[in-house]
Amino acid sequence: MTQKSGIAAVAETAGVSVSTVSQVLSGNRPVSEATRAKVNAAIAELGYTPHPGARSLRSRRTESIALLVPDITNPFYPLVAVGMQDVLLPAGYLLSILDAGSQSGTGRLLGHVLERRFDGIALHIDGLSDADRARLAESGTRVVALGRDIGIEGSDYVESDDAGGFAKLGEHLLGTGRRRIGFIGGEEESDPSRLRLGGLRQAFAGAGLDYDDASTVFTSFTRDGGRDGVAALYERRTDWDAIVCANDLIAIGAMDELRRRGLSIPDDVAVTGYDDIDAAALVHPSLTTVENPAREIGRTAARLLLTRLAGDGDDAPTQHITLSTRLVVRDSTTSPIPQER
Amino acid sequence: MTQKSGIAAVAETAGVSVSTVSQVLSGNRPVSEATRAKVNAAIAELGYTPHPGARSLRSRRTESIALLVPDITNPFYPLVAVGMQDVLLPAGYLLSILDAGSQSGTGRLLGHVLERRFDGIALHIDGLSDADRARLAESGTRVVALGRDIGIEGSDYVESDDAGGFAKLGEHLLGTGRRRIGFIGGEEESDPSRLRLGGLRQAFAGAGLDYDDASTVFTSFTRDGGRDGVAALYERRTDWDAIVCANDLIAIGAMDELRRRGLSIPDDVAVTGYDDIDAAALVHPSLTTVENPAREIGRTAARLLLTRLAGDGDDAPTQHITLSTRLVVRDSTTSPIPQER
DNA sequence: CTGAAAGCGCTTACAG
DNA sequence: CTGAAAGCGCTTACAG
Repeated sequence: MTQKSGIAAVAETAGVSVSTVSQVLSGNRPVSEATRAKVNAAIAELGYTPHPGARSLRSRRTESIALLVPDITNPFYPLVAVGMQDVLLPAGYLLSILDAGSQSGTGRLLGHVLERRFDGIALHIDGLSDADRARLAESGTRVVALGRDIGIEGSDYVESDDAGGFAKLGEHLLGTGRRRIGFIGGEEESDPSRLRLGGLRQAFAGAGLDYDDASTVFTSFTRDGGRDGVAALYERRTDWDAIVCANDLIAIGAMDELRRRGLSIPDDVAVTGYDDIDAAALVHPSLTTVENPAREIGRTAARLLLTRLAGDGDDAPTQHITLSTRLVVRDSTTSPIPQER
Repeated sequence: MTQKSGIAAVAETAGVSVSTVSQVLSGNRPVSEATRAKVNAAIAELGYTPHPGARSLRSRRTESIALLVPDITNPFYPLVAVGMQDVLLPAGYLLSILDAGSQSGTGRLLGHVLERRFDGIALHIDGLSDADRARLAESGTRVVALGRDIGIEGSDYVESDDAGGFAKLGEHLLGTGRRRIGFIGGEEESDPSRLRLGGLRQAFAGAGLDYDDASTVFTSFTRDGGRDGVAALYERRTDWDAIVCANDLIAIGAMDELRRRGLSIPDDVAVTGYDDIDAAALVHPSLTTVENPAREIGRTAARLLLTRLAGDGDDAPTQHITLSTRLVVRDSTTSPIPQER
């Protein structure tokens, strides 16, 4: 008995050929019951685990999927991850979550991610330069985009109806008599920021009102961003009666800063968020927001990826799935009549 | 020009041997400036990316590390992940976060994780059976344990001073006159639950008081767990004046349920958490808790792993690093005199 | 139903 | 400083 390892060792102790071991492992061709039993016994005896490197070297598959997120501490993304796992684990894929640390970090991490040859990758394409996008396309890695079309042949995308959600928020605020409405976006170059602002504009237009561009500031999709955004808005004017924020984290930061300035919510200023993370119901006053179906986004993205991975892929037309959103009215907007401080 | 791919294609267009290309890539032996330039030009021209499977097949290394967490939607873990990335990315390692979905899921996911042959793996060992632990040890994968010794030769561990933190919480509550103190743990078999309860006991002992075992219930480390825990405690008696929860999520759920029962916090009952997640400062009343230095735990774990990976490993004695914790007093405990409801 | 053999894309002694 | 060759552990035609 020589010092073989891996599949060769299994073959030797089972008294069969290496190919046969491989076949019982993969199930790619019929193996007699007796042989299968011998092989499985040998596998158990030796505690054999296939080497994924060797396997992927031949099969060109890694059976693993990456989710590349701009900020894993934003509670939206863990939910997307959980949704993807719901679908991927039963299908035999391992999901790796990779944190870029910031929107602009996504491009920086992309090279590392492509090197690893994941079978598929889900990502928010904001923060990707055109060059990054081209690299992704060339890599041949299956991509599913979260939030917007990435413009690669055969790459599907899932989004929630951001514009519709912000239109509902806008209608709600206008309906309660608010008129001096400011908007705090995330990164200016980001599509969610634009789409969400677009929804708000749409609400204004629907009510026959003009939206003033000077009511918009851009920061980042973080709590700090919300603080900065309020500061920037109040440099422009001080009579805001509502602040619409591009996500809940921004809204929570905005509330911090408004309170620090001695303003009362919602009496002086209403505040709204987006995503409906757990914290939205926990802050005081509780935050009016829009439910962004994060887990369902994850599930859908995973299913799209699996479908492409199973078929031969590029032939099918690009799929674009939009998930609807739901307005969640809470205390941060519900007092329609401004009172004195 | 034949249809070579990978390193062979690079070698061909650069006019050098395959080994030379490998050497400029790895830097494992000196290469002349001129040769290096030719090779790099060819790499750029072909858009060559090394195949990680082939590489790991020979080198026995994957340059990737896994963080296996019981629940990625618990905001504690994303922070640990960020801390690990702080250290790993500059060192050339990719961190994959893997979500077990629950404490008991950790064992189930372990097999998948070991198969992938990560160079190192960081995990909370709660939820691991002895068999799982044995599998880990046999796999030869570098392990760093979060929270407690895993009992594998050469495996280090990082913990925060849970017992100390709960002793401080206990002293704080006893110091404000609370005496009927209930404890809601997470999973009963989990070490954090036991350690944290131990800290509370220690505070009682320090004050010359007895802690009643009937004051303890175990649920799970989730918001739902907190709701269930309160229900269980109030089946036993109804005159609690403080509820100590094993983490912030439990505490938030406990507050939900106390409020539903018409109890006022902290006037009727004080509530405390552990971790100091963002939500702790956002709930109303804000939650007295203990800061658990999640990001620093991640950084430390990553450093321990890298040190083992760099050296030849097992010779060095097991390292055990304890990070101190800090009491954060907020509104959920600050009204010492019980009032009527 | 089973086996022998080629080859996936690298790294690493070995030789010069 | 550079190259030819073996081999890491698998999968997959090819043959029987």
